[in-house]
Amino acid sequence: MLEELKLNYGDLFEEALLQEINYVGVYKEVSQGSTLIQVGQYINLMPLLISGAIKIFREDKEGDELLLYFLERGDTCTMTLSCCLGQKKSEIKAVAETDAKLIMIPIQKMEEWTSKYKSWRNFVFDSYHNRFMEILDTIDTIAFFNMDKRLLKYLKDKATVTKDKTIHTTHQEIAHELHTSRVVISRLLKTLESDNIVELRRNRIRIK
Amino acid sequence: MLEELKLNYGDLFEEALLQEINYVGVYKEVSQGSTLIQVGQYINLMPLLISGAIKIFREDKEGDELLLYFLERGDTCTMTLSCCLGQKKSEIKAVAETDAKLIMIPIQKMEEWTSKYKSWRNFVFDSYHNRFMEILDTIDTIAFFNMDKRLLKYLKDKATVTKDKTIHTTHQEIAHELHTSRVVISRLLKTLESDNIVELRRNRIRIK
DNA sequence: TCTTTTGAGTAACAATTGTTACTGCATAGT
DNA sequence: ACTATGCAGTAACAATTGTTACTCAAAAGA
Repeated sequence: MLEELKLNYGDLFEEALLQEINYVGVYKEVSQGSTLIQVGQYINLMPLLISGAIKIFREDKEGDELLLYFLERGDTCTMTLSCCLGQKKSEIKAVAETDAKLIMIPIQKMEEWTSKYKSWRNFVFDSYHNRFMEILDTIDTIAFFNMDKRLLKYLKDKATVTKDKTIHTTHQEIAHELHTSRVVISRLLKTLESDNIVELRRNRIRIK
Repeated sequence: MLEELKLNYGDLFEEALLQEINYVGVYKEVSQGSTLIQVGQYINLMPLLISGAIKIFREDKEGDELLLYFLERGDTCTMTLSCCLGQKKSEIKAVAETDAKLIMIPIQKMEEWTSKYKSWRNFVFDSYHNRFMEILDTIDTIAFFNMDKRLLKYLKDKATVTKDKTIHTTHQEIAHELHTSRVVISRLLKTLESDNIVELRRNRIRIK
């Protein structure tokens, strides 16, 4: 685990902290599609992402969903941070977008490291900042873009995090993640296809 | 200033920290409508809100706006926090919704206090958490509600922060803050009036 | 292979939101 | 009092998004 840790967080954390993470952290692999955090759940482990991608959703009582953003290598889940510290319930849902490797850290260490390591403090604050920026970007997209542009952004983001220009998913799932209906997505995808921007197959969308 | 400080932050911060804030903080009064932070601006002072309300906007290059949330007594601006620490530009605009009193703190102290005072650390993390919750709430509203409900929520929120059931503003301004057009707001307000939920006068909306 | 299930294409229509254009009225300024 | 300005009401229409219903084809299961 130490090598993976150094590879991904080596220039972020000081040596002593890396050793501590290596000592208390638990290595974990999750497979694509598995749910890491549910809305309403209490959290006592904080994840450091080593590889793969995690998607973060907002979900309301009626089961309506909305994709907020993706986490990638070197990221951590800010919601987890603030949940940990405040002993609050999660307000978001986290699902593995791809197979992923994580290091899980007990929340007790968080507080301790925050006063002990400057690099940890910076990491936590940077994470908050980055997540804040991501969520502002999401708000921009929802508030200022129409569905056609939102869809295109979604496809591009997805291609980026999966490192694959071909997206393997259904129209229904896209509709759910963008909180609209399947028919709307099919319609807009058809337009994108006739504009020669994508290529459509069953369960597959290729971005040109 | 010390009394105001103790009144609003007394049970949050330890005595020594209160003294430090009192020593380095600058008391400031701003009047309704004045802009505190512009998009793209660098920030070197962090505000603690003593009284009044501040509204926080997202703004894009075309001048499109969107109200994100209000800050009230006991709040601080998280964007400022992360800007300060990262020496980054502001991504939001802050405008005084009412006359307000603030204590401005030089950013150099932030880092120092974060390692020195547990209460400060908790305050900062709580602020991040609260702002995160607010912005998630905003996302819910934009993503899951139609304009009629968004408008109603806007009116209620505004009534809450100004402590006045009568809202003094124009349809044009509401439209701008919700990122829609004046005609749409006028239309929806008329519906709310005929449903006996509000009472309309020029420059004035009373919630029943 | 045959059947069932699931994904996608499409049309037709409804609802919501955006746009333009025009009106009258209240208020501020002279 | 008179005028200019800005605010609000309204109609008519366009564009976008949501909904229902149906069809066909691909994949999965038996």
